[in-house]
Amino acid sequence: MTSLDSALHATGRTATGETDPDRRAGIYRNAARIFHRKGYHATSINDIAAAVGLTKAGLYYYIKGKQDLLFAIMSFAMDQLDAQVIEPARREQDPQARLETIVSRHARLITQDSSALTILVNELEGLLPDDRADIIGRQRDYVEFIADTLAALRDEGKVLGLDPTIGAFSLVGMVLWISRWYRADGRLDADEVVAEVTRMAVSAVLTHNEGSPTGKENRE
Amino acid sequence: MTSLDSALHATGRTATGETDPDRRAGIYRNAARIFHRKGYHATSINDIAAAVGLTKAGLYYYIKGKQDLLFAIMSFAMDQLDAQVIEPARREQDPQARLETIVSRHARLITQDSSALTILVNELEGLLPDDRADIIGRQRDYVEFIADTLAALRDEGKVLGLDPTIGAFSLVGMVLWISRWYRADGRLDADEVVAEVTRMAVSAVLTHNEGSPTGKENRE
DNA sequence: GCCAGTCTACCGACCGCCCGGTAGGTTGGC
DNA sequence: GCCAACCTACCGGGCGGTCGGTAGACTGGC
Repeated sequence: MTSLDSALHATGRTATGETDPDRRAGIYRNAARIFHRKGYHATSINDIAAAVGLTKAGLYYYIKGKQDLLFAIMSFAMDQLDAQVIEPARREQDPQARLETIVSRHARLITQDSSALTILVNELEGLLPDDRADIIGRQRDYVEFIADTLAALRDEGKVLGLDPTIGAFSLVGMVLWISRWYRADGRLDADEVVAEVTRMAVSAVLTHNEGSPTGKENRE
Repeated sequence: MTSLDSALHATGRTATGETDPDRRAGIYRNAARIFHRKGYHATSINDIAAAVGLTKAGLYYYIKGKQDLLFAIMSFAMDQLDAQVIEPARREQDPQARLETIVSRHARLITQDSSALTILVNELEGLLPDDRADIIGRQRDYVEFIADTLAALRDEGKVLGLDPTIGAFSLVGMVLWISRWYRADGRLDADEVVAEVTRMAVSAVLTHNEGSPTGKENRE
């Protein structure tokens, strides 16, 4: 049950009592889609209301405000990243396997639905300071998690002389950029893109004058 | 076109000679800075006017409108990319040297001043359709140039099984992302970042069971 | 040496529009 | 009858952009 509605607990409830969770999920999903396409500031509350078949006032029955909507979407995306990328990766003991898990799972998420994940990185400026601090903190944790993984690879001798921070940022940039060029109806299919990007990411950081002795080398 | 900006190149000459080119350059520079920091839509004409010590009406003596301002900045960034990255790379005959030139020069530009180059990729939806088509076309040419370079490397046998398009996009993403995390006053200095990112980019695409036979290996 | 005319470089005031958000209903299913 | 689920109507404000004006520097004619 992956719905944007799960992010609702972050902003609390609206007016009174129980509201239809499906309806609310649809609102968040549509808002994410439109924010993604036009950008947060260029999107009006009316745009979102129209997309879900409501008037502006009707929409406000479900949401607290535009900025809360944005924060809820970004929190949801961050939750997605935690659950689908970070946690699975954390369960991998081997650093290289962990790195591959991070990149391939993150890339996979983006090919599936990039809206919320892209908003997460592009619309930080639209948040209130406290909310922004929250999201930026979680993003920083993610990058540090990757940097730690690269540091572990370095300690294993599989990486030579690479600054883990630069490495982590670079890999993140590579993966996030997918949302800019990947189209589900394009020439390349998602599996291929995920595999290729993962391969590039691993190649980019590994020391490359030996074969990989990991036993985790089942590609190519 | 008229506003395609003799103003931004302004170290001296103006095509028409009607207005002070220094003043105009300052306006574009400030606008780029603020667009970069707050985003195009979140920036008001008043913000820019205030930053250059003018009223809104005074500012309109120099500019045609907000969207023209954006287009001029993005055209300038694209010109910069052409002159500082693409042209120098085109003069390199060896594909690997060419790739290294592209990545390192692009990365270098971003560490020097990322405003215009970042706006170039983040604010496309703020443009009028014709302007957007213009910029997107030039950006596509850039990516194709990189893809062609990767294809040439593949023909040399230095790259195995990599899709040139995915490779090109991934490298671009890696480089562009620098503007998000690099700070001139941070722990890492520009030389280090440029060198490291270039090294990662090359590693990411090269087949990695041999040393580089290019004779172009003058790092580390 | 002076003044009329001209031009650049601005400003205060204003316009119409649309924005996020709200007050106060109305409706329909239980 | 109640309450979730909407609506119409409206508000203050900020937006991009325009208009009419003007201070002051710079000409050229006499």
